[in-house]
Amino acid sequence: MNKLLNIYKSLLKKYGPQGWWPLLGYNNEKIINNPESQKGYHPGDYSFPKNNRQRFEVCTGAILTQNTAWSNVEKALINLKKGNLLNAKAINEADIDIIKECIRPAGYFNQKSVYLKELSEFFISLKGKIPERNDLLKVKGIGPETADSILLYAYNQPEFIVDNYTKRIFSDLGFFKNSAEYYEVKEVFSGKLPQDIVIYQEFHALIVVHAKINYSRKTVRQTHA
DNA sequence: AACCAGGACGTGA
DNA sequence: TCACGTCATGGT
Repeated sequence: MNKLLNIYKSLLKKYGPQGWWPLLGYNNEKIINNPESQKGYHPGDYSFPKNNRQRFEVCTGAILTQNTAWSNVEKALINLKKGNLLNAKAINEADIDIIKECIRPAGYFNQKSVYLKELSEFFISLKGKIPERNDLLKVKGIGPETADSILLYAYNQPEFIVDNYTKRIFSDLGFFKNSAEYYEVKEVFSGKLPQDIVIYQEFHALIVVHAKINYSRKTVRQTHA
């Protein structure tokens, strides 16, 4: 009866739990020297992040992955970690040119280096508290989707994430108009799904994974051509 | 060799 | 408010 929940269940059955958000060195700290060995996903384990350091890593990744392939973000995160820069205090104090060099593979490094500076200052000001969504949105570089990514994956708050894939797929399925804006789409999901962190986390990951496999822009154009 | 990726900001109308 | 240009690297 619940269409969205049924779609979620079939995606989960098809692809399995995705183990988002990936964290460097989750299984093996040697990931730093061997990026191909272990991508940091932790399927079925929802006990992350385990500490403030991993929380900040999620926030950093959320900014770096804006309009950017995760494979490129991973390179940037590894560079930061190698330079002992994958924590708020270090980024806050570091020369911005050093940060630019580390995150270069993730693209937009001039903008994102500023965003990471802003993020680290905000993160420090939190002093371990859970951020308010409105305060996150005041940070330059954090928009609606990034704010929800941070809240859902770094702080386990029940905020459904709406990305372009979500809009494309579910507007085609008739859940809302393709012109629907962020909060309209978000309300459809959070209104019809149980307020379950696991479902929110897995559903978003599953949508991305499913879309990457058979719902790319090319596929859409071919379908509509 | 174009095209796209787990968006957000700045600008002008 | 709204549509559009800009940002940048690495995969196909």
